[in-house]
Amino acid sequence: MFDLDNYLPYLINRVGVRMSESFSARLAEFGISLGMWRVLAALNHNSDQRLSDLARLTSIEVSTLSRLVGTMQRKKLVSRARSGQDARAIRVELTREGADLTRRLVPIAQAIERTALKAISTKDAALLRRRLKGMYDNFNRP
Amino acid sequence: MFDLDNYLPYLINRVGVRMSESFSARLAEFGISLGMWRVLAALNHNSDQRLSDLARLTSIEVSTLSRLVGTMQRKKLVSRARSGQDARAIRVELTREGADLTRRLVPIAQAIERTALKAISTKDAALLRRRLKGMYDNFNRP
DNA sequence: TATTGTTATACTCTATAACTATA
DNA sequence: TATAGTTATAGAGTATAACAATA
Repeated sequence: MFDLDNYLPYLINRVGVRMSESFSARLAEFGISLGMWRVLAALNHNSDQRLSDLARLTSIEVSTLSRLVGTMQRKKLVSRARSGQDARAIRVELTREGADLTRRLVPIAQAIERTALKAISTKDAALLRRRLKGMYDNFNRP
Repeated sequence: MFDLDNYLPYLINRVGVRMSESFSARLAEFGISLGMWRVLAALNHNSDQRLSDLARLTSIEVSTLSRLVGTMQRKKLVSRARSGQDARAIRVELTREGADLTRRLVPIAQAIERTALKAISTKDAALLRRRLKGMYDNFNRP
């Protein structure tokens, strides 16, 4: 038999969708999309990344990301420049405005996480994170 | 500070995307999409559902689902009929072919889950499921 | 009046491939 | 030849609203 109620991909998908809806609604007040937040968060984590690194870190497809970064550049949130080491690559960076916006969004992102983790112990939360990382690694691409 | 490496929405999103890519590639061999699998699995779980119930169970938006079910009906995987109790509602059911296809897909779905849970104990897997359900409920809609 | 489902529109994302510019 | 990124196209998703049928 197949028990949907306990099927892990199902459980992960539905919580991901719910959380995205919730977060997107908050981000809309700032005029940005969830994809843009992902780019901001990734650049806040590692400043000055190549586009392909950014794609891996955000789980956003490269061609989608190329256009998304273009939109964010027009909004003055990020800047693009050719890499010195490899003139094929593009280095993407947060602008001052992008960094400021990110700083204002972090508390909202943390509130989403707190909502998710409500009534979950620190220990269980740590286990959850480890398991989610492990699961991700199990699906590593060829 | 904001630690992306341990940010739960990030961890959930990336494993969800990876798993979806992996599963979608397998489903393509059968000529169906991940969304269609979700509909099949939901109907396998509860036969004879209203479209709005199906939308909740699959996390697929109603207007998207309406068209998706139309496509699946043309593929002879599901049938649609007006409800007896409430003539506004549509009852969606698996056809014989839809049920047969679902039966063949279940082992593939289970293989995806096994890959995800590789090297995770039964006990930890059970905890993981409980926590993911709890997180989903924390985001319940108004 | 409210609810269920369908359809239309505009926008976004994915997949794919063609293209450029470098390596 | 291969890689990094851009752009075009088609297909599928979301968001929203208008609509028909029924409650």
